[in-house]
Amino acid sequence: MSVRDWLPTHLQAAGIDRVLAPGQALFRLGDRTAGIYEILRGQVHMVRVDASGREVILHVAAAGDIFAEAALFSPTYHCDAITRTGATVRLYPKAKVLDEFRHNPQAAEAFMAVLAREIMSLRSRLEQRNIRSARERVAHFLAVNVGTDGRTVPLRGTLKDLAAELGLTHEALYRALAGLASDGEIKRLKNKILLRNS
Amino acid sequence: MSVRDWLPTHLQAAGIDRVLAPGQALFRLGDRTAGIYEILRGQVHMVRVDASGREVILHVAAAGDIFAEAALFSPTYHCDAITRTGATVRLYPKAKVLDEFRHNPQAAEAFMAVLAREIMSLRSRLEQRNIRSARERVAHFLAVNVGTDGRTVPLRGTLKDLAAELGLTHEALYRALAGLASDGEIKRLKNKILLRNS
DNA sequence: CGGCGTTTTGAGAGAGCTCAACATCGGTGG
DNA sequence: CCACCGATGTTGAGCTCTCTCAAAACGCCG
Repeated sequence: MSVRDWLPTHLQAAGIDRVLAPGQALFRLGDRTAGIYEILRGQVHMVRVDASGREVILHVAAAGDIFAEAALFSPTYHCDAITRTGATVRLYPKAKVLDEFRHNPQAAEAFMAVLAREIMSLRSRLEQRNIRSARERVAHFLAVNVGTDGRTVPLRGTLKDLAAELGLTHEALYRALAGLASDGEIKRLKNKILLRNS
Repeated sequence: MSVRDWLPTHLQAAGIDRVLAPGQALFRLGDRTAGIYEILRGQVHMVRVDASGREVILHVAAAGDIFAEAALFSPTYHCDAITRTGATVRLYPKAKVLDEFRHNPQAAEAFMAVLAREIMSLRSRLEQRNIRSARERVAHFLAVNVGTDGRTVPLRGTLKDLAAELGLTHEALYRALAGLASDGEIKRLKNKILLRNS
């Protein structure tokens, strides 16, 4: 779900791009909130530093993601946002976004819908992590992400990316896929997986 | 964050209670959406049945939770909601809620804030699950849930409940806590944990 | 006191992680 | 066209850590 699908056009135009060098902070805990961000390139880590000085990762946002939504409803940020890889982000200023929502109920509703869907997706991924077995976890992913035809699961990135999303090492994912395939439960094609359990 | 904290009073009054027997379905995939639900008692499982007939758990909502938020923005439900234990739920009718949001931007904003905070919390819990080590995972939980004083972590339910939330067996959690305590990193008190890393 | 659920500790096994080696694919440049 | 290179994909072997099963101590409440 891209910003282009739900954010009103003139708000999209209000986006302010910013290029971050590796290691640079986008914002720090306690900073006044500027708005919500879209990542165009790279990764941004949301981290909090605990009492003993260690970094606690709250979230890693990647290209295409929206993050810091809660900043709209808080005067200050509650964590640091740092990029290790370097990144390009686009800021949608808080005042303009909130003003739009206040005067355009349709826009507000569209945003609520995006948030609600994100929650659904996150809850499902969290439930997935309750499954220990690599094979069963992969099966859960396939069942949840199957297309409307009930048989094909599109694969977006690399298998290594998928392994990270599933919370598995890439080796474990390869073995699980190989096992499912050799048992005839799936068929692997380029950029998609075909379910064979009828 | 209870419904009482953000839902307008007259909408709270519009809530319709419903008692579900064990095994009873609240709604099924494809049903017309009625609204959002609050759980007063028991648990409700959101499940999807895959092509081979197995149930795929998408989420387990417990007492106090709000669920099916996305129903507000969809004509039909996208999964089944079933209770195994029996449950009491309260329905806030879709039409009334949406109508309120359209005419009361403050209410809409409050709902967006609730959704945004839920997303933050879910992302953080998901990141937590990326940590393999029981001890480190517990440390992550403590760091994220530390109070404003930076030293005490309140414990809501039993340790068994906490173990489930952390995705650990209760034995693993006990051992991790015992290890942290014996190393002087934490001090265990009744219903709270004191961090000692200065 | 007796019963039940939580908390705690012990021992063993299994599954995924780690480390390692190799194959494969796509792009680059000579 | 082919050699090279890096990243992805794949398979193997051993190890560690959590899970599982088991048993006992503890606290709470009727």
